[in-house]
Amino acid sequence: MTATRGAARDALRQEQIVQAAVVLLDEGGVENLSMRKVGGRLGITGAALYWHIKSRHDLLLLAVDHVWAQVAHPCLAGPHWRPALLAMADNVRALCVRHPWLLTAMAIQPLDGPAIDRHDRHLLAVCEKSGLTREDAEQAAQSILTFAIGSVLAAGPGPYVSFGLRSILDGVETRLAVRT
Amino acid sequence: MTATRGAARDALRQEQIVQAAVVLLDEGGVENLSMRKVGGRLGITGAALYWHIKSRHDLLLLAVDHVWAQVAHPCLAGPHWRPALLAMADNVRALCVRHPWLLTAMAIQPLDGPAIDRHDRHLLAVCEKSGLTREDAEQAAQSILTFAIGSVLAAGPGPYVSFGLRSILDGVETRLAVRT
DNA sequence: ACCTGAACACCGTTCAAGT
DNA sequence: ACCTGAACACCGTTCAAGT
Repeated sequence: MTATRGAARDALRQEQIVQAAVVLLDEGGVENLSMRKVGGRLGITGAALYWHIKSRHDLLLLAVDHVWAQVAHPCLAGPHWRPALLAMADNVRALCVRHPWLLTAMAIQPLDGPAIDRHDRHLLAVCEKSGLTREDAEQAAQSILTFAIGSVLAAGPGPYVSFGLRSILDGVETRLAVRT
Repeated sequence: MTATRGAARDALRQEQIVQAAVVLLDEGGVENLSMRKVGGRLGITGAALYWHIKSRHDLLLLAVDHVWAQVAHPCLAGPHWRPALLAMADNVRALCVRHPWLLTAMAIQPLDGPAIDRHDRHLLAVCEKSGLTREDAEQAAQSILTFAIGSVLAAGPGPYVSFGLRSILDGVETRLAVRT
């Protein structure tokens, strides 16, 4: 089947392009990402990229999902949901600090992509494991993600991170106490 | 004194420029802000702007502070700190929703400017009025701002906003209970 | 003091044309 | 299928020159 072989080759090429984009983004932020520079890193023209990728905007989204895939998912088996949630919040924070352009990209448009979906579902699963109802778990998961991302945007690390995060986790526990 | 009159005229011109920039930003986001377009709105060349403004990047920061000055500061006199904090968080949220490019600009570089400083100090004052120590008040203020901004970035409105925010305010109250 | 015009080194994107 | 080259309509910024 030359069709699938061709598609596979194209996917490979696309990943090379996305990797080159990530390098440029890490070096100089969103404004450093240009089609001609990405092409230059692969020995081709900037215009040639349009065979594999729809637009610069699309390439940026692909790069976001690519680095988001690197964030670790803590094991679901363990009995301690609270440290697991803290770890996930910290992993997101660390990712955003390592790739500051992530925030810029996320501010342009709401996040979307397979790796992000996977992470969202995992976070929700951990919240549900604590015993919360589905609705409460969704609110908790969103709150944790919101705070993790906001904490990178609004200011430096600082001790307030633990204050806000601890408060949210305490909120989860009071919610649990009410139900039982 | 022609010197001060000249400076005053220049400040006026600068405000016109910033206002034109805000219009363009509201219309089409950060990528719609170009020197030539701003100049066009005022009947001058794009290059002419450089007499009044240092760079496009600087103009963006000026625009951020300009809209930030519009957020209302709830009265400090009232006895209820909790609704005051909720109101401030909501005002910030509303501002970021009204000017979506604010998030993009804020993600590029940490906020700075007189209007933002004024807002930060007011938020801190409300937190201190609750009876928290200076250090705890700073953590609470940062947490509230973080959550307000993050909630716009991470997702739509949704009920989780009240969940996270309520948890943080509950955290303030438990902190107060411990001290007394 | 304040602005123009031209210039420089860039952009994203399209598209015919090559192989 | 995959890429080049040229082209188009844009950019930010500088700077001499005008008034």
